[in-house]
Amino acid sequence: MTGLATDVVVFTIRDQCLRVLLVRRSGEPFAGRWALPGGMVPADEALDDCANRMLGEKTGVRGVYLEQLYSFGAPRRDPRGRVVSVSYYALVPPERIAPFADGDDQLAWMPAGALPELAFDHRDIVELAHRRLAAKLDYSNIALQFMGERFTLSELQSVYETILGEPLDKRNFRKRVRNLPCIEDTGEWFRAGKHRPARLFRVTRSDRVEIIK
Amino acid sequence: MTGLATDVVVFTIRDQCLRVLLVRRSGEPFAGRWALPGGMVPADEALDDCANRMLGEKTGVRGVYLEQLYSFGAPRRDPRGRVVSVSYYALVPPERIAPFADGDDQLAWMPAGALPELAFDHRDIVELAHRRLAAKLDYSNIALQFMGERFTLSELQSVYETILGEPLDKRNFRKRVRNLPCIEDTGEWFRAGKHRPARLFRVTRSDRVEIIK
DNA sequence: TCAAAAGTGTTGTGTTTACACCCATGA
DNA sequence: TCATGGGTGTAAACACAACACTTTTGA
Repeated sequence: MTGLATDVVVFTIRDQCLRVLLVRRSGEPFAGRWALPGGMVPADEALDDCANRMLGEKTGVRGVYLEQLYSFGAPRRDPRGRVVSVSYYALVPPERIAPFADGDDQLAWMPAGALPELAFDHRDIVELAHRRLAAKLDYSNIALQFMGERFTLSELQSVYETILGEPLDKRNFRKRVRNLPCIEDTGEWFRAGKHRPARLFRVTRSDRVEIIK
Repeated sequence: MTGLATDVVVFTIRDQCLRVLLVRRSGEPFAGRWALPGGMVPADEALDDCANRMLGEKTGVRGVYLEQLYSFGAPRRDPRGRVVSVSYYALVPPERIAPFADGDDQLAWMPAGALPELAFDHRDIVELAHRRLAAKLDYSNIALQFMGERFTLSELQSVYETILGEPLDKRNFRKRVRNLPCIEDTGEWFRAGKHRPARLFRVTRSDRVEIIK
């Protein structure tokens, strides 16, 4: 008989940096190492529900974008015995993240591009999730999942650039994105710093992820 | 503790029809119903290896394209208890399929578009696999996995049309496909019927699936 | 000579890229 | 008035879609 777990790559963006939520392991194996939030799937829980629950327990967040990624099942990936991990990835707008309890050094949001050594095969899982996310930027509106209630186009562009790791042309970006039916101008302005205010946009109706083009 | 299975959607194309390999179940549950080839994953076997083995046992074929599809884990998907299925799909050129033993009515290649009622949630699995395959036609050279040693462009076009379920423009199709670096003209001709012979092409070097465009 | 499938180019339309300057604001 | 990021349009290159006739063969 084999064990079944889910592990969740929870992404957010902060300081122009794509970050992944990590949990420090207290027990063996890999005690003290950083790992993805996850755990065994109870016999009566659906996989999606389990992943959602893991996410909620660590972040306090519910209802964000969550998608199954891949199942990892190398026989020795867990030194204790056979455990298959059904991995997921989730996208959380930074506003929705509760600050950690003071002095909690068991949880951290680490840059996806500069992770410490992780437990199990969790680095592979993060890399796969990052590639999937980057690929989806091209043909879906998935990036909107990182945006809060209202946002400026520069903020949105910064999200794209952060995930893709490359700069985009401002005019072309705005042309593309302003034609999306799923975002609309609120008519409001965002003032910040000593420069011209920026228009605020919002995601219309369904903030569902859709294939575009 | 939960059970772990793999199920494989084995596709081929025959008679201008996308077909799926089905196995008639002998035991409960769903005795007598058609189901995908699959079974429990032994504790010491990698998921990919297991899927490959299932494929080999039913078709005698090895080394064909095989990709993990999705993991299905609804708690009641198997009436006996919790069984998570890690599903795969495979593509087999029709030439490589051994004919079934005479009178074997336990195996069948059924049209993907007209399946009988299947055991478990296998219909969902087939539908997802079909959608994934159709999507990949657009941005990869995956269709070449159905082709034999040598093939004509008309045959290749027919594969596309069969999977997509719609006709394609002959000239545009040939323009696109002849520019692919992964296929080359053999210089040979294929004569069939009372009409002009067709050029034979082959897949060059790596017959690996690649993202194009 | 006929039927059947193989083969072949051009034109228009829309999409994508490259690119540089003015605007509104607060200090 | 200066520094800062916000905001805007156009032209060239390219990709994609539509479209019809000629060629080779075997019967």
